Amino acid sequence: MDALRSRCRETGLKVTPQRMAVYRVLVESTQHPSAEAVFRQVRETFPSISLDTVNRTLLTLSDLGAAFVVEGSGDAKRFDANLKNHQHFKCVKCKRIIDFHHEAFDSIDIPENLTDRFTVLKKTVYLEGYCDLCRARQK
Amino acid sequence: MDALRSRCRETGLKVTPQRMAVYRVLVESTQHPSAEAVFRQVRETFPSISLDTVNRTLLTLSDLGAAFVVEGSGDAKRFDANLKNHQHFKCVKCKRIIDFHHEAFDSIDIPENLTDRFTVLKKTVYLEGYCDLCRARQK
DNA sequence: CTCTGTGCAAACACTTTGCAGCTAA
DNA sequence: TTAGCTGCAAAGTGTTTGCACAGAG
Repeated sequence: MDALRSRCRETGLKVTPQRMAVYRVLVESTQHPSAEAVFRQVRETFPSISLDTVNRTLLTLSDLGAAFVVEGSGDAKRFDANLKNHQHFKCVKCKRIIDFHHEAFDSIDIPENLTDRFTVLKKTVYLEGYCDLCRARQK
Repeated sequence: MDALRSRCRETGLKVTPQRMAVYRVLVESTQHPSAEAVFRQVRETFPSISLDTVNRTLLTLSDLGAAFVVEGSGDAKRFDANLKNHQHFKCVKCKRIIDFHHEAFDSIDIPENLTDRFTVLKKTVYLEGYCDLCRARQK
């Protein structure tokens, strides 16, 4: 909680009760909640907050690096018919998804305590960051 | 193309020109297109097709295992404030996201030809399949 | 006092659903 | 012939934007 407070001060963002309330709920949750879920939870202690604020705050927290959007959630569905082993790099700026293939990633081993509990249909290495084009554009 | 044709016959699905057209576009694309993008492309050779059909066809292809959904679920964004190293398993049935932590996955090495081109902000191993609860429910 | 943040409402983007007519098998 | 598929329209879900007021710094 204090970490966020100082992070805001550094960045010139205001420390508002709404922001704190949203952050508290998110930190205390282990459920990877949607904005809607955070909203319901926050409203119990902060009835006047709006869903928009929760949405905006969650995005702000992501920008700060205090939280992140779970890979594979949100945005429009994207399809792929390439069934060969490959991995994806996604540019957080332009949303472009770039295939790459690194042999070592094809054969990663999943621990037994997972395969015991779950039926794993797909395993992949996922990277996120700035692509070459966006990196050039920024500086 | 023929693979799909026989896959359909096996499963009792009809081989319609729309299905073939959508599949052709998807196979020929290396862009991980959205339904909208596939639609625009298909319409060039099949002007009467509707976006709904493209959407439904893409989902059918996923069910068949002839394609799959990458990055973006069309559902709500999910947030996570857990900054400690961990990985995600997502149940494709109930959409639950389950954290796990496997030491070996923390230290995967990204090949140099990638770090040269891209700024990698996040790297993780991502698993998908059926969770314990859904697996029990199905059988 | 100033300028960011908030709440509200409307707009927007994407997906899903219901239904009537069509078509592959 | 008939079960499944398509196209259309409407509704549903989630996100974004514009604006006036409130509150943190």
